[in-house]
Amino acid sequence: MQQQIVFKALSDPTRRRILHLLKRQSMSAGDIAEHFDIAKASLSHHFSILKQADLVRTERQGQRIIYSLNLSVFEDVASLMFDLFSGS
Amino acid sequence: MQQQIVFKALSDPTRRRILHLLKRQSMSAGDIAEHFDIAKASLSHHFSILKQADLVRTERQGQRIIYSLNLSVFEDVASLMFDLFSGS
DNA sequence: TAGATATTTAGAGATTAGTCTAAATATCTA
DNA sequence: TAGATATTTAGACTAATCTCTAAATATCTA
Repeated sequence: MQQQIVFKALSDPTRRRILHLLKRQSMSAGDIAEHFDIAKASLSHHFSILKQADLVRTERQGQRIIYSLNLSVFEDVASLMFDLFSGS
Repeated sequence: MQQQIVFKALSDPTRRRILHLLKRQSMSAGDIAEHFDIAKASLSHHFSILKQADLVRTERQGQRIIYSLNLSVFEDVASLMFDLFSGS
C-alpha cells in the first residue's frame, strides 16, 4: 500500500464525505454528485484520487459507473494510523 | 477535535516522520532537525502544524523546546479513522 | 551586559491541489 | 445511426503548501 497516496486521499474533506456516503451504499458518480455543489468534473477528479489510493472500487453498469467502498483496505488504513502512535 | 486540521497534519510525510521519531522519545527541535535535510525554519513550520492539530505538546527547557507526542489524542484519531469505514 | 545557542517568524519563490468550462469518450435507445 | 445520458479528460486559473534565507525572539553563560 502506498502510504502517502492514502494519506493524501484522506486529507480532503470532499473525499472523506464521499467515503462516508459510500459507507451506507454503493452509488453511481451521478448519485454522489447530487450530494455536492461542485462540478461533476471536479468530483471525477476526486474519484480518481480515491481509486488510486484503492479506497474505492468501480463497476460499470451500462452508462453508469458504480462506486463502492473498498472495505478490504480498512485493515491497512487502520494499522497505518495505529502505527503513527504505537508499535514499531 | 478539528478533524480537517488533524488529517491535513497527517498528510505530509515529513510530519509523519516527526511523529514517528517522537514515538520513541521526546526530543528538542534541534534534535529532531538532525534527522532531516531541510532547514530548521521549515521544520518549525511543521511543528506548528502538528501543534495546531494537538498531535504534539511542547515544554521549554532552557533554550530548548522539547516536543513530545500527545498520546491522549490517539483515541480520537483512531476513531476518526474507524469512522471512515464503519459505524455511523 | 555581550555574545553564543536554540528556535520561531516574516516574506518570497516554486510546486501542488482543487475548481471550473469545454470537449471527448462510452453506452443506451428510438 | 442519431441523439440523449453518464462520466472522464484536458487545459486554465486560483489558492494553499512547502521550502528557503534573513531577521527576530528567548535563554544561557562568561
